[in-house]
Amino acid sequence: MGERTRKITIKDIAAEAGVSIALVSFVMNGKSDGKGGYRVNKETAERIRSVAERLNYQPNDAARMLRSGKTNTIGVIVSDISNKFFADIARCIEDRAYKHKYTVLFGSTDENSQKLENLIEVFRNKGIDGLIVVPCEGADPILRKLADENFPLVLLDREVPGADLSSVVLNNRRAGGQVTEVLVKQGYRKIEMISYSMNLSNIREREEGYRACMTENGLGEYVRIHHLRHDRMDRITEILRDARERQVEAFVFATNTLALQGVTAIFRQGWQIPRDFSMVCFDTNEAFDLYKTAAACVSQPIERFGAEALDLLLKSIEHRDQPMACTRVVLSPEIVEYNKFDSYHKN
Amino acid sequence: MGERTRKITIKDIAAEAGVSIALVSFVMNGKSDGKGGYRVNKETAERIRSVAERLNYQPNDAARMLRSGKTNTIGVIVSDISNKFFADIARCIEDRAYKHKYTVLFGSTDENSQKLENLIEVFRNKGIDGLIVVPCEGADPILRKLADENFPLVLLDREVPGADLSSVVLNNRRAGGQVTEVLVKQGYRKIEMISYSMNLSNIREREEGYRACMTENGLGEYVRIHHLRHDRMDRITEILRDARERQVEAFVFATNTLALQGVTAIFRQGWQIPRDFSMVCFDTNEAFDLYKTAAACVSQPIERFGAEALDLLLKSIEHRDQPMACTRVVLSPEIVEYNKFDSYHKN
DNA sequence: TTTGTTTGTTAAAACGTTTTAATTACCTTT
DNA sequence: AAAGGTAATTAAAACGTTTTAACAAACAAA
Repeated sequence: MGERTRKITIKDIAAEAGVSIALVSFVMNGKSDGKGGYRVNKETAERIRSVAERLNYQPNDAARMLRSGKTNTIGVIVSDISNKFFADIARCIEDRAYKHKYTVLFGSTDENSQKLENLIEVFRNKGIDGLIVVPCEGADPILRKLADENFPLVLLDREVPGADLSSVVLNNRRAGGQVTEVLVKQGYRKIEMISYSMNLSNIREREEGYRACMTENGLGEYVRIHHLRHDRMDRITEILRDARERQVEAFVFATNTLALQGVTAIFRQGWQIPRDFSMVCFDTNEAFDLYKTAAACVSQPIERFGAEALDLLLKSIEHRDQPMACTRVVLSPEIVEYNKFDSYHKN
Repeated sequence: MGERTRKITIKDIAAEAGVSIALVSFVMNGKSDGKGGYRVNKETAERIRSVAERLNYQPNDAARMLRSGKTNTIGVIVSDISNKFFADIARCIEDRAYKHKYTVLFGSTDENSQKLENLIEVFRNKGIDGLIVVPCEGADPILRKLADENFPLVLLDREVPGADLSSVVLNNRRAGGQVTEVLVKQGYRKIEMISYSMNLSNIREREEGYRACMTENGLGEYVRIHHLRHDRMDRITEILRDARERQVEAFVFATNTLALQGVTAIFRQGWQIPRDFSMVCFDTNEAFDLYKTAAACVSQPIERFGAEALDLLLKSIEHRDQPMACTRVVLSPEIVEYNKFDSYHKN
């Protein structure tokens, strides 16, 4: 036991097959046929392939990277990888990347641009070929610099306004409108929004959607958006208490985290849903799914987020030399209305 | 725009500081002082350091790896990274690893040993220094081989019985017993368990705990464990229906996923909790937290899982030459009893 | 025969580090 | 003055690839 068996290298194969290492390299990279431009005798190629197979040759990625600069690794930086929404997307990207023989490096910014910068530095030292980023506040200059270097980059979930960057986002404006509309249709009028004070494109657009829907339905006078700092979530109780006094009927929560905080606070006060408040929110979670707490949720197309982002990135990596075309993919939200069907809970 | 600026190498620094590259290497690796055994003039070292700082030198990991074999990268393979429990642990590991200047590669097996094998191969080609694994069924031979090579390895959440491998696990037997006991204390007698048919150490021990608790409380006659295949979760409805006919009073769910499936099925039948059934389970989730669905949950010390596993792995990497000592860390569960306090829901 | 083309192959450089062994310069001690 | 020791430095090899440029052999065209 404990024998550390030396790894098989290209040299071993060359020796075994009685050819030069160059030939082995050509064959192993599939450059022997077609576009590569190298010409290798068919039989020789076959022999090399079989020897490699037999010895279970595994290329040394470090050497390959050092020489060619290509690592077949990409980075994915989100706000918090333990957040279900991002974890699900990450999983999709990982699976899809794997099929393309890419490995994925994950990182979380915690909405902190300094962390983002550090992560990018670390990842770049690792030699990643490209990057998928959920930009946090203050990410603009960091990402712009990256783009200026022509570094393959795709934004996810949020955008950096004014910068010419590829991105995959939800139609947040529409989603915000549609989900608000569910409440309006149910007859609620005094509907307010609970949102983040962070300046993020997706949040801002969700607010826009809410506002537009309210105005279109003649409820402009009730429009009110509460902005919470994410490090002062406790303030939500205060807001809710005040809202109840003002006879607010329903809430639109700008994110799932916010909704969860809100509902927890509501329950702590001894209030019930929808007896005392009604609500809609973004994304689903086990609690809302199971108990139909929310009147409706915005369901985001997770797999498409992952797939589109990865495909965009790979394309961008492939064409690193060209002047870089920016594609903007806008996905459509789906509204899941829980109250449409009879709830199995008697509230 | 678009200027790809060449990366600063050790050579540039050497030239700028007027020294050899070896000296730069010594200094950059902190081998210039203390245990490294190299001697570098203090002033020279300082000069090199300042030049490196000024030029913003970033070492090329590929080169470093190729030469030294060390990558400062570890792999973490779980069953499903989008599962909240694993996502949380992953996050802890990532954060902690980052502080030690390690990067983490994540992968999911989906409880498939073939995938595990593939992932390990890919990760090893990337040159990871060590591996943290949540072993799936059939992982034994794969992991044993790894251990035979003296490859730094730490098992997480589950163990491989009979193999001398380091691991960090919950005291699942105790947890299973304690959580069952909550139901017993509340007066339930006909308590059954819903579990997986997969042969995993943690599951088996949870069952053991349940069984022991029942027997100790003179309820041995009621012991019954239902085994579900995870690709046939739909069978749970059938089991529940049958259980209701047999007047089963409460369930112990062996995992959170199982509990979620179970409760969903229960609600679909129009039954309520705890009116028709009571239940306890492992781990928490938003639904159970918010609505106190479960009478109690086993709360696992997520951060300690991550921290202990990483520390064990790093230690093991550090002492790769030594014959490898196996440490087994067994963490204590915490039982969260929801019904202890007045629920704010009138059930 | 010479010249040119195609096909198959290879030697050797390069990538940016780490690390060994050698070298220099400067002190001590005899 | 010679010998030995220590401190500071460096040249050069090695890691395993990819890729360029050169070469040889075989054949075709002149």
